[in-house]
Amino acid sequence: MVGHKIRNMEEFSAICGVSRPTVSKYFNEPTSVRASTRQKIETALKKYDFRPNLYAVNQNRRITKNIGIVVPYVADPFFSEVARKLERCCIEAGFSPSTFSSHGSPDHEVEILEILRSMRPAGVLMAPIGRATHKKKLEAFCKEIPTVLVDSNLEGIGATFIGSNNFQSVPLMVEYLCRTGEPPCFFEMPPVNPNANKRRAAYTQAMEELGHTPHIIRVEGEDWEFEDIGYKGGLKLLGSGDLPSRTILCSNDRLAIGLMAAAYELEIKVGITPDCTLRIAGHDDHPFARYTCPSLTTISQDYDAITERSVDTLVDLIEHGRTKRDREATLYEGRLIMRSSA
Amino acid sequence: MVGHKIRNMEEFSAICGVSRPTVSKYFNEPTSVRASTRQKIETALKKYDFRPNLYAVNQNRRITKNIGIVVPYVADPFFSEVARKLERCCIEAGFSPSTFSSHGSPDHEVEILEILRSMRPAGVLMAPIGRATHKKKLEAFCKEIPTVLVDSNLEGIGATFIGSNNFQSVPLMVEYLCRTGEPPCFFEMPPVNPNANKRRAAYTQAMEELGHTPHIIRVEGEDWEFEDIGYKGGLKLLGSGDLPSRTILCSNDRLAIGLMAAAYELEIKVGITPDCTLRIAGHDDHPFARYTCPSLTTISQDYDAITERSVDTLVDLIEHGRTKRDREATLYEGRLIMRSSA
DNA sequence: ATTGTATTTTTACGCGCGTAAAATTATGCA
DNA sequence: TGCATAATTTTACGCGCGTAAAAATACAAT
Repeated sequence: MVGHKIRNMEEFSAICGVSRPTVSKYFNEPTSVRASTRQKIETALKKYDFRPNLYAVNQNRRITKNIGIVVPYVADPFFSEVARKLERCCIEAGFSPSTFSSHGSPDHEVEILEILRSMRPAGVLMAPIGRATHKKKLEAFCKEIPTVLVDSNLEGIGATFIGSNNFQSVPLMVEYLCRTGEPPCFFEMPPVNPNANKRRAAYTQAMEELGHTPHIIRVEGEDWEFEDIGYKGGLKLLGSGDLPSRTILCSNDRLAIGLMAAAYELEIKVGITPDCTLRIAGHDDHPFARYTCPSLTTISQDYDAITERSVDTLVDLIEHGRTKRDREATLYEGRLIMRSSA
Repeated sequence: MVGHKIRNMEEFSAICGVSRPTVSKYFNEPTSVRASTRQKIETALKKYDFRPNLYAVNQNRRITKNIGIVVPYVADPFFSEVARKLERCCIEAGFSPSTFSSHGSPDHEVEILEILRSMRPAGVLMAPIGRATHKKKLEAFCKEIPTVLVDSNLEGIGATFIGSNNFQSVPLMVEYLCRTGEPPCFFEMPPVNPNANKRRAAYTQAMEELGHTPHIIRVEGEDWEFEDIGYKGGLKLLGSGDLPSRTILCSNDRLAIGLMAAAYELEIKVGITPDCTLRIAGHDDHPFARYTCPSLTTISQDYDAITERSVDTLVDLIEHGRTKRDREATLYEGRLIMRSSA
């Protein structure tokens, strides 16, 4: 790392003693140049640390090596975890990820699509906001750039979808709750995305199959402040006295966290020990679910499988064009995580 | 939005009926072209939605309009919130933010610096990992690219630093806790960054000034899994019986969340009501601090002031060169948030 | 109408690199 | 050693745009 700054590849190639296009080849694929040539370049590289100009590279390549990652709300630890894993997979596959958060705003989501378009990414991994997503614009975007939808499925949009099988995970939880106590009612998040509706439907179906009457509790609220929605809805529900069941299944963990805060404030003891009068279960295995009081019984989504498969599928799409199984969603099963709350 | 796709600015300018450089001027500053010319361009823009090639633009501009944002751990809601606010401020200032998370890994942090270098950003907003940060490399980076440090100060590195004044916020909490009950002991996070040490020092100083003996409890753990560290350390501490005080001040909220989970498991009731035997306080006003059981008394950092000032300072640095007040840190005061835990 | 000045537009060039095609060098085999 | 063929390197060109300098135009004052 000595000597003066290298201005460009021309200058660097002169130092190496090879032609510029050869250096260019090296940076695209080091093994594509002769071993002796590679040696020269790498020796010079140790001494001068040169990196090709990112913009010049991307301007001239047919397609860039960028992958866009979009999550609906990065302040939600579930999605920050998903984003982190997606990023790592992209890097391992030799791509440069750029992560964006829609911050729960459909307008901002559209802006991100515009930014992405100007980035000309090789492909995009998209966890859409859901119901409020501007579907026309997303659809147009997906026609232009290979896009894999993650977590939240929008029928017919994107090359394919990869997520969790709510119709497996929710019944798993329902069965467990029914087996170990009073059949649950369902505390439902605002239907911001298709998962909300699928989980409700899965709950209803599972309850009926077990011969129980389903009870849905719909909470008010429009945005992504699920803890707040769960908390306020919980205060109202638990305070009213007309609770259909002493077991509550929440459609996600963040809602459950809010609900538990409400129960605590109303001095209702939550858990499975004999002194408890309420059981609460969640869905997603939120990173903090382990640290709620009591710790939250929930469903763990298969983060690793989902993220790895998403990237694999997208890379396949990028490198070999249309995937064989067009728009055939891949769904992974959830695992029951038994803790103390239910 | 009709007609065929526009390939480049040349083609677009032909449609507008003006020369390409004029269109270029327009995109850099719409008001810099004659009103009648602007009209022509904007009419065409409505019809054909053309956007200049991002890479060609950035290759040729003296400096780009990009701002890099680096946070140590985006899965930490505190930082995802900071990142979100920083992003918004950058956009408002007319720049394009790119956000990266070091994921708690110093090596990854260095990789991000490399990526940033190749992005040639106009400036960088950096919340470093802290103690483990590769300081030599960061220092070299800051010499090359205008960089403002945020949240965690590394003496002498970067153009300036903007964060919270721990020597105001911690004494504020200590004073409150002493006034309303038993003087607190200090449950300390692993010293991953300078804030950890400053908060400890501020605690000791405040206790001594009030005539109390400080008690530091150092918890084991190296990484950013603060909840886990707080939980495990809490189980050990609370189980041992030799607690120096029934009031515990944690050096951050995530640690407090873990500690509260441990207390709950050991059936120790936390809070300020008469039936409680332990008080716990945090620091940062973590987005979920409102929803712990009981809700967490803590210090709220002035997110808005910190993020706005950071971006203002950086933009000033970018546009007018060296700032007047070189390396003079700007510290904002914290607010006491009284809830139920202490 | 004429001239001078300020503003806007156009001409002309180069940024740093990818890449096809041409030229060169290395390798295998008789 | 000589020749065919494969592998590698070099030549030559263009990508889409920013920008300085030159040319053209608008505008104001005589």
